[in-house]
Amino acid sequence: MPAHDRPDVTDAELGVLQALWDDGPSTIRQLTDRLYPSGGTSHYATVQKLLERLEQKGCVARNRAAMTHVFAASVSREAFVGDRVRAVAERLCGGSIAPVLTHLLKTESISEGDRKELRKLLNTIQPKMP
Amino acid sequence: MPAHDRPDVTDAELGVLQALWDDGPSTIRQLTDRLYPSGGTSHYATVQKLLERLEQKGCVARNRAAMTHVFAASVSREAFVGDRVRAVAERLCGGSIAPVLTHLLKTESISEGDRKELRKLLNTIQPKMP
DNA sequence: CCCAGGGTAAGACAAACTGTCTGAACTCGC
DNA sequence: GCGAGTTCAGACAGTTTGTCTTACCCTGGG
Repeated sequence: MPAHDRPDVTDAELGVLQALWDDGPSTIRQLTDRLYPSGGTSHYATVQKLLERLEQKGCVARNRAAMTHVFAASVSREAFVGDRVRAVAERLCGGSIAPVLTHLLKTESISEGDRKELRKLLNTIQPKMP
Repeated sequence: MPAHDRPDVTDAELGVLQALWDDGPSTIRQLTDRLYPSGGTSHYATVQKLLERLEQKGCVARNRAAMTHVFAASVSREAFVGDRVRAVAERLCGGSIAPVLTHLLKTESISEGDRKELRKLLNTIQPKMP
């Protein structure tokens, strides 16, 4: 299953994506006002270019119906973070992420509630991969 | 604990790091022979430059005792992967990695043995952070 | 009608990054 | 002292990244 052919995004692109996650579908104008308050025409163009690149990367969908296009994130925050973490694990240790999980559990402090949740997930039967 | 001030590494740098992880401390010559078999003087210089950058990034330690320096990874594979995953989670969702763990557990298939290990880790009392 | 204000599209641009490569100086054993 | 092997310093082209400019296209109000 081709899950993570979605490339990484740059810092500025991430800013736009975060804004879309927070505010929902928006126009360039709305995004510009949020990301560059008191920003001029050039910042508007910057956001425009960032959205164009995000669209090519498959992270943003553009609705061309109206004259003024409306942009929306085409991937949820959680899925994106998950894919990105998986990509890092893939690149660095060849896909076996169990050691990574172990390391994270050892070094991160996790609340009791979250631990409970994780325990529950671990106890569910894992669907077999073909 | 200033854990993750270690920056990311590029693809070529990662190749060198992997070689160091696999083979242990090595000289430039050994690394060049491994990474660029039948490589000439220029590849030697390439490895040299990559090691220099890795040293600056704090990923590689150089032993200058002998005339021919010996290089070693200054971070274990597991710690590096962990730090990198943590950095990604930090950048993308502000440090709370529990949702990431949840997502990974949900979407990745993990062997029963590994699940057992993770369960055990989850059951140990978490040391309180100051 | 026309034209001003907002929108899109296309691309130029400098700065930084990446991988590669060149040249000079330096050290050792013979 | 020579030559092979090493370190050091930096040049270099190709790509990426964030910014910005320009030209063009709609649409609504006078």
